[in-house]
Amino acid sequence: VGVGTVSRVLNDSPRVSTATNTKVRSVIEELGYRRHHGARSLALGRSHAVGVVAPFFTSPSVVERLRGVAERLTRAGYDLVLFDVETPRQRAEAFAGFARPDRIDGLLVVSLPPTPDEVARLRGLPVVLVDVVAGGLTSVTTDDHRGGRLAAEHLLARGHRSFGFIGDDVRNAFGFTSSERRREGYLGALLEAGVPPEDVSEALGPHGRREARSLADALLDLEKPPSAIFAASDVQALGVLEVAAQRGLRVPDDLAVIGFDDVEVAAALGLTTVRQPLFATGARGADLLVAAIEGRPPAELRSTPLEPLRVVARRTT
Amino acid sequence: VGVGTVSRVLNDSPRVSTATNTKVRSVIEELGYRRHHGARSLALGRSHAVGVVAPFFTSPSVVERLRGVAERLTRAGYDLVLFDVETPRQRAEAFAGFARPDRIDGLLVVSLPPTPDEVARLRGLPVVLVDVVAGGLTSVTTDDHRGGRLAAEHLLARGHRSFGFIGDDVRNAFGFTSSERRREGYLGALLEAGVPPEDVSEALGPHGRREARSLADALLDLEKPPSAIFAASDVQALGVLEVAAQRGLRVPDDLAVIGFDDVEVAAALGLTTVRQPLFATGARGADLLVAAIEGRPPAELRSTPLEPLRVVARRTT
DNA sequence: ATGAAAGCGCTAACAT
DNA sequence: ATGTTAGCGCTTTCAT
Repeated sequence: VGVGTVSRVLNDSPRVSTATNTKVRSVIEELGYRRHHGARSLALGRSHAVGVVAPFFTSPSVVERLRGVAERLTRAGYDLVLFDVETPRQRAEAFAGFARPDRIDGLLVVSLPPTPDEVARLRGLPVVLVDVVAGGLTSVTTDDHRGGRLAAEHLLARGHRSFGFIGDDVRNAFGFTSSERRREGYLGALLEAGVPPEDVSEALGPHGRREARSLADALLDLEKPPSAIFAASDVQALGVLEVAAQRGLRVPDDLAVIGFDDVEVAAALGLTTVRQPLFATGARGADLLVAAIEGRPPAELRSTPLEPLRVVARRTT
Repeated sequence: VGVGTVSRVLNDSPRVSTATNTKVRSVIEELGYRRHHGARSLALGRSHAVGVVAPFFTSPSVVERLRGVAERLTRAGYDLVLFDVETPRQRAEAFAGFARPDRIDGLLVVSLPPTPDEVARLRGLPVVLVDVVAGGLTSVTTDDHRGGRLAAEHLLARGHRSFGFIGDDVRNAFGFTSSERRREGYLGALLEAGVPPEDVSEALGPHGRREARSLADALLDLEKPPSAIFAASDVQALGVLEVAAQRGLRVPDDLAVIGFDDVEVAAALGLTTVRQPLFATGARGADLLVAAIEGRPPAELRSTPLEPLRVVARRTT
């Protein structure tokens, strides 16, 4: 019983007789033999692992995307090696030390744009970006600009006349970009609709619920506070809602609030929000990455459209 | 320039002259050489990776634990290979195919108790359980029983006379156990305090916010509905809150609600809850696992106590 | 202090 | 169809 034959059996090679096949398999079963994953990787030159870099602290939208990623990766037979980025430094470490072809077969990055330098260093490693675009890398994004417009149109239809926006600072430490695109769509639609610029205010800052509270306070302390606020994410909308409650503002009568993402808490709170496919973009990103790793054309994957953005109207507008 | 010497340099061996050391290092730098992770693992017989099995769908408490795990694992130089369990079948797959010594150096399991059979199969692989105990494996748990008591005492102190409990079914598909321990503590404290059994009701079912709504409905449809409900997790408490709002019940006047975990949404909603260390238990679990893998004594790690459970009183009680 | 060589467990090319 | 052998890139004896 030669080692080569055993390998062939394990790899379903056609060049093996049915007799020995069953024999080998039964012995394998009997001995409880399992082939060594690492040794196989070394011989094959592929690790069968995919690196995933994601900013966990922005949960729960990132988590929802991760679920999509995990599902597809598992199905395709790849290990998911997670790198959580909570600080700018970790972001850099992820690209410098973690994103190496000898450790992983491919890299999936959520929300964090690599610098041109980092993109260059990634050469040779299949990479897919989710929720962000950079350096010509493959990426999966939703139409954030349009999402912003949808929010504006919804608020306009509700009869609002003064508008606020709360989102991530353009030059934030992590390079988050979706907030900015949503802002542009929102403001663009408002202005096109004839809303005078002085009736549109905005407050930008670091991401987070607590941080959003300060931003909301700033907006509501304005001489002409907005009657409606669009927050670039549900997490931030949550902060706005807190401030409203704290100030005794009735929602939506005194202040309307619309968020973005439609994570579970939005449904629980009755928060009106722009729903985007979270799980699906993660899944799509993973599919594209696996296709790239295995040299398959991504065409078919692109053909199935992602669920379009839409406003889910609930009780806060 | 022999290959052995390079290896020694890379491993900071003392048996290498300062001259060649610097020389080799500079050449390495110049060539941008990186040693192959997988090959190293094969030679060393260790993968430098830790498997983490977790039920993601129970977010956000699991996610918070994962952040703690990720932080420590990264710091200790281990890759975190994630296996998301969303179905009972995936749970079994995780233990059968994923938890193998050739793929990972150790396994960390969150909330999911392995069966005795699975425990047996895990022999030889360092394993640490978080939020669950099983088969004599090392585990990190908080005192759920006491947490239940704390909830009861808090409600009692608020003057309540009829009590409800909402939690996971004892025989749930994943084997979650913390809910049951919380229930026991809660009921025990209530009965000890002289609350007649007929003033204590409970509804058990699958985990989840939507599922919790049905359970809450069941309790509130009772002939003698409770004036206070303890939910075994904040996610479930959220469902109770929804039902209360839907029925026009004022919280906390008509119905008081207390949850468990103190995840971010609890703070955002003003939900009274029993706070437990989430990040810290994940971190502790990771530390213990790394210690076990590296053959270090876990004693010192155990000595620093985890933050004790406590009720965070907010606006729902 | 350094070079040479064996071996980690596997796959794949080559023989038979 | 099956056995044999040469690597995959590293660490680690064993010589020198």
